[in-house]
Amino acid sequence: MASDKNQLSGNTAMLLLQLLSEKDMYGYEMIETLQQRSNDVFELKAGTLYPLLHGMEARNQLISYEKEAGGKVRRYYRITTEGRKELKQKKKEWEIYREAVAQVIAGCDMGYAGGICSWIGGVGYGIG
Amino acid sequence: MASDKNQLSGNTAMLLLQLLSEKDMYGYEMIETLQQRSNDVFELKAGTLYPLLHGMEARNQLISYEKEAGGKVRRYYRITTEGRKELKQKKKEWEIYREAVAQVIAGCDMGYAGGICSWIGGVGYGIG
DNA sequence: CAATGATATATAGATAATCTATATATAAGA
DNA sequence: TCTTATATATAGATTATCTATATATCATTG
Repeated sequence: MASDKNQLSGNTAMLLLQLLSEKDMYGYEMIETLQQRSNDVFELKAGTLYPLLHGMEARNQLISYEKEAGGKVRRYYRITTEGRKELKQKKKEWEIYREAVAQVIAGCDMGYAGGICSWIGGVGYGIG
Repeated sequence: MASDKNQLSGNTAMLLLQLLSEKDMYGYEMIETLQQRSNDVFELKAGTLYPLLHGMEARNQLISYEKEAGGKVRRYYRITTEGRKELKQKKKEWEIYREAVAQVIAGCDMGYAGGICSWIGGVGYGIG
């Protein structure tokens, strides 16, 4: 059975870039921030995050540096100009996708037949 | 390079169930309808669609039947009660996901510092 | 009439994103 | 001391979608 739990479905990079566009963060902090801001919808796994960060760094969207905080050395990430460009692009794509889904779902659910719907009725009977 | 073109990112089943909740359709018709309704954002590939339909039929979310139309035999799909239940669930999950992304993106973009944002400033400088 | 492109369905294999599992290390708390 | 939380990392499995390929009919066009 497909668990359906926790799919970040392709937008993880955008969300991370968004966080880093606000302030420098270390990995674990990103996981927690995403979880908090999304009311526990996003539970990004460490095994997903770190390879992603490494890839983004390799593509010059981020740089990283070590910093000690509370006796513990943490690896902080900072977004680059390239990363901000990428974020802007990803946000645009997300809007387009979101709108497209809305268009499909709006479909013919409204109480009249018109607009993109050229047929009349058709909703109702189920079999199963 | 990741083409970034055409990712339906996990919601294809929901979109197909939505279409079929409005009227019975054959496969190719679903591809065209999705493309039209989404203004060319969704270009679902046949190689993605048919295995998906077969799986949904196996899970009793759809039934299929052959029908001749214009001298051509087409395989039509009809949503079942189970399928409508699944659609309702998927729509709910989509809303939750969409909201969560909005929460993260809203972040601290607004012109004031408050709400979920406890820090001041932080947006601006890039490196790269 | 033959070639081409659109329609229509189908399967196999490749690719990409995420997850699980595992490993390591430090700090805090019981 | 043992356990849990913090913190980073990699390998391998899973899942979704894509590309490529196959087949067949119909419409168009040269």
